[in-house]
Amino acid sequence: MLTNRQLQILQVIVDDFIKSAQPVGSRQISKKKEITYSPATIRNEMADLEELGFLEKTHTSSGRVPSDKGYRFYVDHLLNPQSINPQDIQQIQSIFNNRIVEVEQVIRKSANILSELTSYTSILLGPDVQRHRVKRFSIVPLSNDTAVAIIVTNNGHVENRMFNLPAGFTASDIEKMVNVLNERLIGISLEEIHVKLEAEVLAVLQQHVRSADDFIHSLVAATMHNPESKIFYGGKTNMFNQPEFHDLNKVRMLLDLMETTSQVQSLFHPKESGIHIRIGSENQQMEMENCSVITTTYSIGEDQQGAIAIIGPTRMDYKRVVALLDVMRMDLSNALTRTNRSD
Amino acid sequence: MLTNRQLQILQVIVDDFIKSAQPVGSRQISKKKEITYSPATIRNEMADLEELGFLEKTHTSSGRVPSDKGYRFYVDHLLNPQSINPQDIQQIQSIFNNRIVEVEQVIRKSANILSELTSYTSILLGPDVQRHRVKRFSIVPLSNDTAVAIIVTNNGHVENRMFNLPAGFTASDIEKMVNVLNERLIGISLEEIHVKLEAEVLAVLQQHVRSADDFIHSLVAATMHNPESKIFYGGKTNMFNQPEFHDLNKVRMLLDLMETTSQVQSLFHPKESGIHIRIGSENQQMEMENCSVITTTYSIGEDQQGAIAIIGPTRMDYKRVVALLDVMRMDLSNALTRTNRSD
DNA sequence: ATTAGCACTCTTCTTAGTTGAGTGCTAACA
DNA sequence: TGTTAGCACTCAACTAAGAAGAGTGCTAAT
Repeated sequence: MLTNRQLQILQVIVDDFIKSAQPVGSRQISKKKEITYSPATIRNEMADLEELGFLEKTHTSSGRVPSDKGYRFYVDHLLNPQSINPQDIQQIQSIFNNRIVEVEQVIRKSANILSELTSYTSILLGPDVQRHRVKRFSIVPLSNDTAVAIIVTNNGHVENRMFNLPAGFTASDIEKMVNVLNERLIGISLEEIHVKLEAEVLAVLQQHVRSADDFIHSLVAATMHNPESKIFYGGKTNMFNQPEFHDLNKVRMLLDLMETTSQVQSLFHPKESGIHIRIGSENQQMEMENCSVITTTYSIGEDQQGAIAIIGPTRMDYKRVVALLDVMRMDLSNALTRTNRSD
Repeated sequence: MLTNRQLQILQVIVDDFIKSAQPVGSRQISKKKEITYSPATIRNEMADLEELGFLEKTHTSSGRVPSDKGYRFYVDHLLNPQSINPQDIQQIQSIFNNRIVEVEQVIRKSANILSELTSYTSILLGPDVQRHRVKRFSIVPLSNDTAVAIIVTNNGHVENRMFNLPAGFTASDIEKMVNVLNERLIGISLEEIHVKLEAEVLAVLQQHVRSADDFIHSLVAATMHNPESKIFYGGKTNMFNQPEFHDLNKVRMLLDLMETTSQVQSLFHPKESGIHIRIGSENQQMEMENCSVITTTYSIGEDQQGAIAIIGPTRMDYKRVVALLDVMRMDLSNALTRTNRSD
């Protein structure tokens, strides 16, 4: 168990290092007004804190730097909540000023503002399209053998995919198809569609239309690889500002990681509510060993959910980011649930 | 007018510098087997070439480096066409192996392969959606006051936009609307839609439905800012490989530029056919003063056009990139015109 | 329990010297 | 007259040595 003095010193070191990015020395600490001990005392305490794994040295005679464990402790126990600047709040709310109908626009804007306010990189996950429900299904033929299938969901999202028509398929065949499909698919979530198609719908259609087999298979193939949640980025190059990323290789690896959808998606799991912080080596990806990721979720409509991630150096301004995310998630949720009530 | 010997020396210098990225000295040149003159002679010629503006020195006693003007001359007069490696051709053609219906997939793949083969950054512009023609127009109501408008084009592209319904608008109102709109809009290109809407369609509708005004205005607002051609990137971080981009600031500016849609679009103007090369300071953007851009176009269907750009350092392997783009544009055009015949 | 004092460590910055690749110019040569 | 060998000179890049400064750990005094 840490003594009060150790807590205080740890806090000062982390706070200071977050600001300055320079190893913190005993003399520097003792000059703070809330500190009443001499440098020598502080050195002793620091030696203890280092032994406990909360601090590290960059070389034998340098000042101290928080370890991942140190940040973890700081985040868990020393993070007295910060209130944010009214100007910043106003800037966040400016996203919602003009009455907007497009969810996508709002999220895009949010990503930009978040990266601007934090000076880190933000990633926003749009609603999980998989869980939208079919509102209307339609098919538009383009030529003799191709057509485009369109699914409108209850939230106004539109999915479309081209597919091949079986030979000799007529316009009236298509019409019959669409009618049956609409009867059977409305209200079904997108992730269930191809199951439903292959099981139930196929049987029904086979009685009405020839080549139903081919048609359905073609359709299933087209809807097979499911739409993923859209990803929006803000401030992709903000990390260039951070001294810890003055190394081209690190930056490159991070940027490449952000181009890889699967990697980005994996930043968000598990998608629980509340604010989650992963620090340095707590991340699975080794490209992220110098990064911290703060994630949270927001709601879209009644049952949809999106997610937010802020990526910065482990020397991140946790206080501020957590506070900002708190405001952002509330405002976003409110705005998107208000404008986007479904049915 | 340059002498033959000067031409030869200029060519050797550019070729060598493209390979090595190191200033080329007279001794080094004289060792090439195609060169029969002594270093001293070469030095004299180089001094002349420098005076003419084709070469530069990085410092008083360094070897020579091609200037932008030097590259320009090289590109215009010394670029004997190169044939590319069968393996590379095969890799390009692998894009089209599996029978694909989705244009977008093909383009995305092409971007990746191009960046891989060149080790530069590739940008591909999808078809100019503006010039697609309306195949079907439909409206799906979502709630009492919102609906989504959907336009399917002759190429199977789908545009959709949410918009507000006037108060008290009924399902049968919408049906009437859609009928009229389909009568009037089919065959119109997307860029003409809102003109057509406001002029012709509005007049017709006012006779049939109340609140037609509000409706049309809402619709116009939604379709107002026109869809831009989709942009696909390949190898965004490839420039990290080039020694000229070992400077964080340059890389950052370039990456930021590539996030700005308008800037990227402007790389492609004027969108003429053939292969165009812009070298260093020939680019408008000053972020690109160390870059060269090679652009070309490809066709999609009968009357659609897309564009390709390769961005690299001015010390780019022009020969190879030009050759690759030649193959790529042909193959892409063929593939997309074959699979995508409209109507 | 705290702190002043001190020897020691390590980074960072500066300075000076060395090496090597390259140049321009002059004079000799074919 | 065009070509080339020779030579003095320049500059970047590397190395080594020294000084400054911030910081530490330890010991002994308070």
